[in-house]
Amino acid sequence: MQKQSTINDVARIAGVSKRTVSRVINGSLSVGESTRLKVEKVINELKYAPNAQARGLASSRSYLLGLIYDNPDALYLDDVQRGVLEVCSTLGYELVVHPCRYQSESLVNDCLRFMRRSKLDGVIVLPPVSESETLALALKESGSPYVRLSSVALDTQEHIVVSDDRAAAAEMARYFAQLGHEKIAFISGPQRYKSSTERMEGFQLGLSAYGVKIPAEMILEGNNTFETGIECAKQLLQRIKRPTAIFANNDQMAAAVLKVAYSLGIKVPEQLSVAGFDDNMLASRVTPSLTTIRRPVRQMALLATTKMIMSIEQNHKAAANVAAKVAPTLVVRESTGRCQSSDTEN
Amino acid sequence: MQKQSTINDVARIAGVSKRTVSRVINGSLSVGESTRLKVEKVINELKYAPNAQARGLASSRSYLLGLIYDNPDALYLDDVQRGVLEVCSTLGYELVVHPCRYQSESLVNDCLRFMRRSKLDGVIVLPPVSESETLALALKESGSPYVRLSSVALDTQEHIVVSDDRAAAAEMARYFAQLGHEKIAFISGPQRYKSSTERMEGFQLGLSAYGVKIPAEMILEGNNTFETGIECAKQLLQRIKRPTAIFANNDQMAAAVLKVAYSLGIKVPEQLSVAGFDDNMLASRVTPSLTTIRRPVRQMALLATTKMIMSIEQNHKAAANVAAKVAPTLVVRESTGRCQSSDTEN
DNA sequence: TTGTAAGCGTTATCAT
DNA sequence: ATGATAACGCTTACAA
Repeated sequence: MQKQSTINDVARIAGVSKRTVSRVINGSLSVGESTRLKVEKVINELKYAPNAQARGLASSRSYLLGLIYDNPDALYLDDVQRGVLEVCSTLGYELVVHPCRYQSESLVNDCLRFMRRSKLDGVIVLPPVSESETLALALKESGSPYVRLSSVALDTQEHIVVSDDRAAAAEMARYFAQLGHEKIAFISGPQRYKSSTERMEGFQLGLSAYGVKIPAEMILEGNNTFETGIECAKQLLQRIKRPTAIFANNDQMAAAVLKVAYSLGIKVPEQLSVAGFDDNMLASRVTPSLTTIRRPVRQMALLATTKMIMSIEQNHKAAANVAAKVAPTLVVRESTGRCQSSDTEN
Repeated sequence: MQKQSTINDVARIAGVSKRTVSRVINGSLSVGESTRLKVEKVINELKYAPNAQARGLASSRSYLLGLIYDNPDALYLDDVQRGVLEVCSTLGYELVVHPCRYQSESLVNDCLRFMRRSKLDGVIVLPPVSESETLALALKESGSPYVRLSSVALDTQEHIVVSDDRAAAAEMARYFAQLGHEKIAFISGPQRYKSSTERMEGFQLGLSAYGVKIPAEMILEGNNTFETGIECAKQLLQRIKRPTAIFANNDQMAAAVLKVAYSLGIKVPEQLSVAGFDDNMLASRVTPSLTTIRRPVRQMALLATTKMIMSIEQNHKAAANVAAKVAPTLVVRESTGRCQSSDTEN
């Protein structure tokens, strides 16, 4: 375990000042070609690597990005992480993960402390935490670069990447209507989340274009977990007049519908069409595989990280120019089909 | 965005030297009670928080832990992360995640650079990367605290947390045998991974206790993905003499078996018993739900992190005393049942 | 183009 | 028990 070599070692051996070594490290243009080569040679020989802490202390930069989330969905989180890290690693940043409790009163303080403690250069905030305006405000006031992922354009271009969940849900509505479904149910996510209301409204609007309306009793609220999906599905499917199609706010709950339908002997898609939202791993694993909406999660993460780093590196204009909107797309699989209900009454 | 207050501000206002403030922060015993109170009061008033970088630079500590992994499935990774972070947050550490490529030649250098760059206090290494002895050796030589998660006791107590996959697989074998199965197949993971060979050997050994042997053609190798699971399952189930029970190296592949069985009209568990390994989310979501082995992943993460931090804080003996072995357990669900095959020939 | 000197905010050393 | 003062390894004025 030999001691790490420092900038001083490099300077001494290369016979230049440490300031010059620093310039080489940071790619300054004002370094003579021969000097640069000489220094680089020594750097390689010594396997010198700058100390990030010292660097940070001097320049008030840490090359550390934070990821703030409160998300029960492991698959979503993993997708995001992969996307973020892809950009991070090529640009020399590292990622510090920070789960937190959205509902907690101490959310804002907790997050700010997190940023200060590790002197993060910026944070990426995932839904639903990203919907907290108080947090966003605090971040803005503290001058910390941040980017939010959301289904609504809650912030300026520089600070957000949104997925148009509303339009995607409308597309699902269109698809359902074209399959001839009229008795349609919707299992929503928590109404306090923007993503939930966006999807619900998009779906309703989409249906209304076809003259289809979802009666109140056909709209149930789950909390995006498989378990609540089971509850809602039971309520919906044990009725006399059960729906011929169910759209769930996410794949977890849609998978739950499949499960309940199976236990009730209801055939999918023959007697019941089911669709979810996310297109996570689950969607293709279950039987029948789920028709769903694919969220380009990884792409959002890439965009957010790029935006983030541009902000950090002072290209605010460039940051605002990175695409800020992505469009989820319909993925048709086995769980949906034409409405075959014989009773055409209403 | 007001400037952060520093230790100097605290010292000045409290009317003591910064060394004393430092002592208070670090809970030194040699500080007078009245002095301590005075300083703590100022700290609170100023909302002072020590700068981690400066602290790290001076003490060569970063309060940063690293998590090194290569594409374990998202659910496993998430479980680990939650466990690690649970300990981290209570002990004042942050977690930096670092995916890498196990197969890459630059694995060792990549990981070492990662550690140096961010001056990590220690790293937790997940399988299969944890099985790389060259990496472990490099880590040891560089004097970096590290803890490995594995299915085999590859290292000293201080550096490892193992799950006894072999015993768990043997338990599954016992369960299968007691259900009366004799024509049993196994879909293994990549044989270059210890976890794969452990599970396979455990399963075979367990069966042999009941006089059951798996013929070579009933052992197929997948790579732990759903897709290869599909391939293997097709090969196994389209035979004339197909097995009455299949044990897969993980839940992903077991779910694939379910899918193939369904498409072939083979009833599970009536005509075919299926079991997986992991007990991740998938296991309870699919239909029928999967009998599997529950790996106490979160618990392993907790133990590893505790061990890690004890090592960092110089309690090597204590670190070695943290439990290093956990036992996965059999979880019986709907996908397995008594062997009902009519033909008893071999 | 290159170098000198002064920080950055802590902890460590050694006095007192 | 407390305090000067020197590191820690780097960047940033400011010169030269």
